[in-house]
Amino acid sequence: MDNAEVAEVLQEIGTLLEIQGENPFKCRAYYNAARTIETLAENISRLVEEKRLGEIEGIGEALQTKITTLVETSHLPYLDELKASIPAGLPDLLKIPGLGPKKVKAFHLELKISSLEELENACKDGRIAQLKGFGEKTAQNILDGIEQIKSFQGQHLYSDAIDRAEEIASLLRQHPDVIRVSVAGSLRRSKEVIKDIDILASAKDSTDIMNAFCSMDGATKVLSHGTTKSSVLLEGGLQCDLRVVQDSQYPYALHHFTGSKEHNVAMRQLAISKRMKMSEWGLFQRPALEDEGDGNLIPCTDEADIFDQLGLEFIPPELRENLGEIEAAKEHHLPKLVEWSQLRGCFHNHTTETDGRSTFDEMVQCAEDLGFEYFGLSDHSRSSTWVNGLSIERLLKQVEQIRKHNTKGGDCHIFTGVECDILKDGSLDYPDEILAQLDYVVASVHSITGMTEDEMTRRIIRAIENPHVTMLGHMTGRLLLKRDAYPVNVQKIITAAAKTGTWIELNSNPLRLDMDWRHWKTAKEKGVKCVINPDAHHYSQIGYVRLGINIARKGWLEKKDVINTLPFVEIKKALLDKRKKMNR
DNA sequence: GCCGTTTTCGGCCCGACTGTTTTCAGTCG
Repeated sequence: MDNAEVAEVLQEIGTLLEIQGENPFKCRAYYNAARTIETLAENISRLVEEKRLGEIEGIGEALQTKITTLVETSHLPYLDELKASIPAGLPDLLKIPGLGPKKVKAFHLELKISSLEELENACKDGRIAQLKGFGEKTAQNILDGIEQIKSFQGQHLYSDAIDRAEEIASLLRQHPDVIRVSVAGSLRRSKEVIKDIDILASAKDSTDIMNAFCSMDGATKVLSHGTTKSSVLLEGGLQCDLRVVQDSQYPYALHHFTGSKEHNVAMRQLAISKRMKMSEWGLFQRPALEDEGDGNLIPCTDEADIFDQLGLEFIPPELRENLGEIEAAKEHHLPKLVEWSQLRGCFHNHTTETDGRSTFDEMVQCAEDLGFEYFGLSDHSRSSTWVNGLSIERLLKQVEQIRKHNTKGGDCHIFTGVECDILKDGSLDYPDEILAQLDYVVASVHSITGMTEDEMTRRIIRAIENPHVTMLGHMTGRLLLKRDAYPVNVQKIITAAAKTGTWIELNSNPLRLDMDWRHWKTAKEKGVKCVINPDAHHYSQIGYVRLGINIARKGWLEKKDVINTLPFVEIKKALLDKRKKMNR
């Protein structure tokens, strides 16, 4: 059993205990242990083997015993007992925003509710509203929540699917009958949320490949098994489709199955205008007369040939959304998209001083290992008490620690910063004279998100009008497939950021990817700089910036648009200029 | 459940918001 699996079991125990009404601190002990183990650098089975579990903070005797049993037998009787005592559908109810263990327990005790469906019915027929302590509004909120959950069903995060997809593609690549393989579909286009994994392969004969695909490890159910298309369900409910074509058809099929649908439609229209016909099977010269069949195939060896035949520059998969890419490709004006290797550092990172799980030294070491020229530390500000936000004294102490670290030299310069809460009225969480002592400030909203769009927009704009604010963190607060963005007028904020010279963050946490890629083209046109940040709470998360790069590419961003592609000397100047511009 | 120069019990994160009821419990971040 690996760390992630152990963590999952502990997490599940925590949830079940909460529903049982256990001591909240006991539940938290399980959650904390799960989080610690999930992000542990060492292999958990090794720690068990060497009897070193007790060295981990937050894992006492009881947890040591349970984890040992779990690792040694891949099984935990305690979990079985817990599960048996609670209806299987109850934990699902906790996913509804606004519902915690107490309410879920009340529904079960008072109304014998034990599934989403039963809860939905109870809301609709008025039983929830009649319950003591509940009312019409609660019932409606629950119904809205259930609706939201339903809309998220069958969708998956890009980050949850991409590794699995690459694994399957590489497995297929090893098959002797396979000629070419690629991940296609929305994954290839770097969409933040996807419905399924699409893989395309070419081969002379597909029979054996399809057999191997349908019986591979991790395929829990075969949905269809044919010679050109097969589908399986993977663990976790993700569907994976494999299409196999002749190698001569591969470029056309790859373009077709990469999509998007909207891009394909526009491409086919373009083909028609050039007396051609385009489909998943090929690009054809249209015959003079309609009844002369498909016409002659225009041979293409790869996707670039197809674009070339249509008089277009090669369009990178990320841009294929029919949002102007075809027009730009016609004029050879496509952006030269930013690349991972061009990133020189990043700014939004946490340490154990607040809610990070890696120490200052661990974070810095990882930044150096990644080859960064600079790295910014920005722990939470004092209002964020639930994550042990920094008092002024602790903040200044951290600044001192960083300055001292930098005097040692080293390849990676550490910038002093803070992730400063934007308070309800748009003011910041520290006085200006404190903020002035930092190299930079990330301003973010973390609380009181139930405002109107107007109020929230004004609040954020007021915050970025403070000359000490360098960048705006996770603009909309969304958590993909979990929580919608709070209402905010993105266009107005982009305009304000352009005016004040404030950088906008592209938060690379796989759940956030905020600001959304759909807005970056506008931001870029208005001259707003993007800063790609990992929002790392553990050193292993600094690498999230790679995902951020994918999204930046999807947002048409080039090297010049992403400020943290600047080398150290220039970024240092940019940080100073930012303040100067505002103080002018 | 964990932890301990408060050392074997008692504290562990707390302020704001929501929906309810009319003073507060539950949830969230």
